[in-house]
Amino acid sequence: MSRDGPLLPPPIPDLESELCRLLDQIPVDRVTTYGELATALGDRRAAPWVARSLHGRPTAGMSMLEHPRAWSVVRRDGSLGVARSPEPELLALGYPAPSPTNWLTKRRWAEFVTREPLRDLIEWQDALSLRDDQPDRLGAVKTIGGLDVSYGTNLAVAGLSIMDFPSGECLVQKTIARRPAFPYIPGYLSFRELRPMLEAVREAAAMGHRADVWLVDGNGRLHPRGAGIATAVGQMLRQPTIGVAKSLLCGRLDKPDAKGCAPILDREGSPIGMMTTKPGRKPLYVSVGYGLTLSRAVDIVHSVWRQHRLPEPIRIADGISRRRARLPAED
DNA sequence: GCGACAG
DNA sequence: ATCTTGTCGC
Ligand SMILES: [Mg+2]
Repeated sequence: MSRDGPLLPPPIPDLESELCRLLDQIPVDRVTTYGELATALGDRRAAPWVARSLHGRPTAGMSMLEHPRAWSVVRRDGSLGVARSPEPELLALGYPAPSPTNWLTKRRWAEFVTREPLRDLIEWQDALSLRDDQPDRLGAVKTIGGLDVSYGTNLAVAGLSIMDFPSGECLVQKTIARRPAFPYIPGYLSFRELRPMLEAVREAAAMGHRADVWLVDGNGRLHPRGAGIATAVGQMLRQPTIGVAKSLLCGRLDKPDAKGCAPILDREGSPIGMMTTKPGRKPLYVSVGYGLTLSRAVDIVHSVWRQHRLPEPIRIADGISRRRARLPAED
């Protein structure tokens, strides 16, 4: 009996059809809010995604969800977004008299029957969560990998690089293209990018290429549930990983040291990451993914952080994945 | 109740 | 993340 926790990615729910099943339930003379729909999906933090899906600008990579009840969703204060004028169906229900807020109070409905699919994903992350400091299962580092994902129209391209250390020679470059299976929602990045990353790693491994430690574009322990994508990659591979993010997802900055580096603390005051910086460079947010200590992670990032914004293995992965994602023939 | 929000 | 040209500055 294994007590090592899950080693497989979870089943990925089709969030768009889950959202449609919720919209189907709204009585014809009632309306709901983006936040209520997100809550019914399992996490109110998905509200911006709901809003973009129903009424967002048709940007590249994101299709607008066409549903006959899309008009039945408004903001929690009763207002509509910018660039949205009241649909005929809303006007037929008297919107917005006497005021949007007042009108919403009378029409609001949220008695959804739902499995809350995001809750399953939360549970999966909770099972991976790094409650304690990781033991250092990393010996001498001879190779450092980088993982990133770029996007085109209905296309996700994972990029992988492996650099020899300390020479800096790039030993491996690989990309794989897939269909995006899940949207970007803060806190749920792993369900969008984990699969492509793992498949790239496995293809490289099948050709005899491996890395001692992987730098993952995103966070590890620096995550609302202590289990970002770097943790997911590390736990699935049972290999040391480091999360490297370009902006802060959560946590609060402690006092910076003389070099401008600052620990990142959770609500209890425990360190969950480190903001690192170099003169004239935007900071990076480093966290443990799996299998090493935070100070070791920071040392490794600094050892491959040269003149560019990103540490070299991730910069290469970013470059090759982006180039392929923009290739017209890939559509 | 408000705001914050990796890629 | 992506859509997008030139431009300001080390
Ligand atoms: Mg990325």
